[in-house]
Amino acid sequence: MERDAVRVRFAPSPTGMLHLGGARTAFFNYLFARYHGGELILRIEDTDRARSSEEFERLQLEDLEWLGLYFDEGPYRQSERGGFYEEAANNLLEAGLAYEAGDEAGRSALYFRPPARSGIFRDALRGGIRFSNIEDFVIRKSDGTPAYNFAAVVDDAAMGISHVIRGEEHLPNTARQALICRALEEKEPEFVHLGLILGPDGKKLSKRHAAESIAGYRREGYLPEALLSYLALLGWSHREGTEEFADLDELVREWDPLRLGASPATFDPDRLLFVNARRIRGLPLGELYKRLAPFLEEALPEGRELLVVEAIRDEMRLLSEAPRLVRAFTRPVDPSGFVEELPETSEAVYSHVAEVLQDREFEGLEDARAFVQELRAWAKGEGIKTRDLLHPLRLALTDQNRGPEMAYLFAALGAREARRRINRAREARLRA
RNA sequence: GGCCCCAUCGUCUAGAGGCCUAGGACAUCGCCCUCUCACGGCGAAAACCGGGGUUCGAAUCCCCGUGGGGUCACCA
Repeated sequence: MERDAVRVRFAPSPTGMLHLGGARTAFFNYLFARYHGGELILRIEDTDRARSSEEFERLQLEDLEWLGLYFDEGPYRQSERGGFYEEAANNLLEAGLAYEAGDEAGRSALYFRPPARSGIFRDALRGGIRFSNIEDFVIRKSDGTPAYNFAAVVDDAAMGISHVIRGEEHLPNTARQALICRALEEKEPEFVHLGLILGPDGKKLSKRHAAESIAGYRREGYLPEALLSYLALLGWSHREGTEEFADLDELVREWDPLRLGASPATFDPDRLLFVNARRIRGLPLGELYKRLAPFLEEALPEGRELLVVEAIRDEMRLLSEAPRLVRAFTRPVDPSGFVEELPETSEAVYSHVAEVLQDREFEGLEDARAFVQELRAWAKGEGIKTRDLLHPLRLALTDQNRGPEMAYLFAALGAREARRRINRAREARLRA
């Protein structure tokens, strides 16, 4: 292994779902590795037997994969690396820096006695950080498993980790880890503590905050690239002020560690939503349709799927909104709800449009637009206001007051179905 | 409370002593576009936490205060 190779790691513990904070840490480690042409290692910190589960590990890996983050090595599991900790513990024991002691409950654990209780370590974003009054602390629990601060240091050393990039909440741990590292006479990694991500309440983002898990965001219809584009700007800024990134590849090209910040950042759901909507609009139609597939509850009109997708694209902020937006094209219209409010001129509108639709078919959106233009010209000649032309048509075609541009309705529904809906509305109106 | 970190519009941030009358983006409000809701375009309102220094000059450097946060487990 080269001496100055950049090797970083993401070290989650499988005791819950992957959260925004964890995802950002994994993400920045990934970007850092790519930036330096180094390696990213995945290490599962599953020493807490009671709280860890393979299911959580599986789910977290799934989320990481969904985000598009991959690892060059691993996963390693601390539960399978007992030998490393044992050896390191023995070294400390022999050096007289560790001792066993029991507590009131009769449990016996191994404690570390730091040769110095104060000192200083370097954080890449903050400079030297002093610490003092570090007391003896447990490095091997009574059940034989290594304590976090110990296992992390032993593994970082064994894995040749050059940079430890993690959340700021670990700053107090770093003092202890630096002490162990020095006692073990290992090379100290460079520490990079990212500013915390705070919830809307100003407190560290945690399980308390709703919909904070990556899996949750996926279910709600966020795109992984939107999550990444948003997350990238939490604690980092682009040198030229770019605020939106198309995908992970672009981020890899544009990201640099020099512009990391140490200040905490408050998570803003509104902005994430905005970014997601932008990314949805930025997707090619075919790709969008593919991403929509798991969310759609019913088939789109055959042969006109992409037209429907294009029609709803601009007002979709989450993929999960698609089923609702698509309804106008897939469900039959019940005119009874709106016939009462139709203007007098509607009969003329309906009969005329039904007639000209008779032997018409739409070649595409532009053709439908031309058709709508013809209707406008006709209405003008009849002295019918544009609003009284298009609104009744919109109701007849979709049963809704709002929706996409009229031409989309004709193009996506097709002349035959459009005519059918218009005739239904017309009949309902005559009956009323 | 001890120790530690942080501090520019409500939010994310630009700003590395003069380019700052503090820039951009989200959100908010207004106008335009428009059959409608969106999208899009234009515009408005909105910040350097306070006090001391250093300097010819400070949002930028230092100190103190204040505020916010993190952490004080045989959890990671």
